[in-house]
Amino acid sequence: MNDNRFPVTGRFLQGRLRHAITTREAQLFEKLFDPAEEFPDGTVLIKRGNLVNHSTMLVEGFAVRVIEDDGGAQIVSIHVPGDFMDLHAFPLKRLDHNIVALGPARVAAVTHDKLRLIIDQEPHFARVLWFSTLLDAAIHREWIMKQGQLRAEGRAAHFFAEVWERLAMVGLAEDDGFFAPLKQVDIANICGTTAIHMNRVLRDLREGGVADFRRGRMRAPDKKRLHRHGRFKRDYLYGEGELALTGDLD
Amino acid sequence: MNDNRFPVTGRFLQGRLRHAITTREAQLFEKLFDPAEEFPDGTVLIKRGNLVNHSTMLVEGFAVRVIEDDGGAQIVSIHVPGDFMDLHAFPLKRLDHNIVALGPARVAAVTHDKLRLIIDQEPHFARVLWFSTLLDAAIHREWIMKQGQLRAEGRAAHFFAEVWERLAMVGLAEDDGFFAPLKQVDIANICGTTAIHMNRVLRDLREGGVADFRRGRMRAPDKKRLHRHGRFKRDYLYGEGELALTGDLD
DNA sequence: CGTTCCCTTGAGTAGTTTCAATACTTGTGG
DNA sequence: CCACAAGTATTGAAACTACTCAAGGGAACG
Repeated sequence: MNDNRFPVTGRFLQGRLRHAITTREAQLFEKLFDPAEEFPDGTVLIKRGNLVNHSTMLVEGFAVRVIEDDGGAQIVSIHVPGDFMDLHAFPLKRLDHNIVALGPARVAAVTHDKLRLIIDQEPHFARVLWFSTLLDAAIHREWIMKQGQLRAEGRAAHFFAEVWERLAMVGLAEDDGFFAPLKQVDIANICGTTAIHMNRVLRDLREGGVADFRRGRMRAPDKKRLHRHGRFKRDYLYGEGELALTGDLD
Repeated sequence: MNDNRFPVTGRFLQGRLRHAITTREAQLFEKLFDPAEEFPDGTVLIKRGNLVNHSTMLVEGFAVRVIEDDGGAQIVSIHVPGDFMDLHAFPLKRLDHNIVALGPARVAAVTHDKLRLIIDQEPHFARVLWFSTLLDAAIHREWIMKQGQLRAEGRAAHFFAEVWERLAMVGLAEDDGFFAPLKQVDIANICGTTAIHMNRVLRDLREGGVADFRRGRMRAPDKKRLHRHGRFKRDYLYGEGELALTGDLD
């Protein structure tokens, strides 16, 4: 699915919906999108509370969802290429959070008018899109689990394991790790600790031979060990394993 | 909407979808459900990983979603009457978590076959249901925010504020608080701390005049103060405020 | 009226934050 | 090519928050 017939939606189809979509649906879908545009690091792609009439596919790069608060900003999720980042704006109309580019990001928009067409005419594909927004919710739940059950070290390991796995699902992982334009502050924020503490935690992970994170590059010599450290089991990503989609969504 | 024409779905329609639904849609919807059944405390209503062909409305009582893990169980969300608890099982087919009755709970089931009928024939109502599952995701995000930004005392305050507000949306709150069959252990789990620490935190909240929680009954003399303590702003519940649905979903 | 479940308290330890200061990296202009 | 600035990463020490182990108290139920 990731050939040049699907420059915008290729990774989305590859990563999340391998077995669930027909070629006809995929072609209809690809045609809906405007050409991709590039935005620099830190661009607020979607602003909380704004009435939106389109949704955006992350084609290249990374983005985070951020809830602003008196006490600062909290990253509540991260997006990798192939994520239909704010599809949930289609039913919700206004988002409860900002979406911010993490490093330079290429995104492609589709208007809700066009989405409505395919959704009303292709009930099966509509279900696929719904599924995709619920996968985000499943990831949210896992993050809540991670925050409740693990301490800083485990949280960082879990986060690395998740991003690595999600990048692998869209063909962007390396054998021994991955790159993402994350700073220690970001990881600290995501794990609910301070940057200073995260710095020490990352040192421990490095010295313990679990994960070596340095300026955006994460390398882990032993994936199983990383998973054990973060109690990571990939099932909740619905890609493979116990919860995987088998055959058709209907 | 909460009259006796809608014994099963009344609170769902009242709480989450006030302005978004026609009477005709509501009547169609109500008719799909089997009669409600009661289950005792602790019943696992939906089991992780099982292929499910129905979804359930929480008519009376409470329930929690729980992710089991080597290290124990983590509550990742709570449900109040009127929550279409596992509607997300319709697109997902298998859930990544258990749903467990918290106290005695009355629930009504609807098969996915029947749901598919109304969804394929009533695109507007389909959107309403989609919306409803995304509201859960918004609540998940707020929980992630709460875990990342607040310490135990704020987390407890935020949790109380949220449950109070959600109960108010379905007409089940009291003027100065609410009742839910929660134990201190549950609140501790939800807030990601130990029961012992939560016990001390609850004492502090009580002595500080913020919230008096005792055996399932939460009373707060000053709602604003509780909200400030938990940095709670109800917008993310999409009921009223900045993000509220205005008029039609389309 | 005792049993069970739930809540409460104390003391010691581990994990995390805060404040303050120091290095390293990267990009820019001289 | 070097100097400088800005951003990012690192370290130390003290204070605080939360956890663990261990024991005692209170309410509710049969």
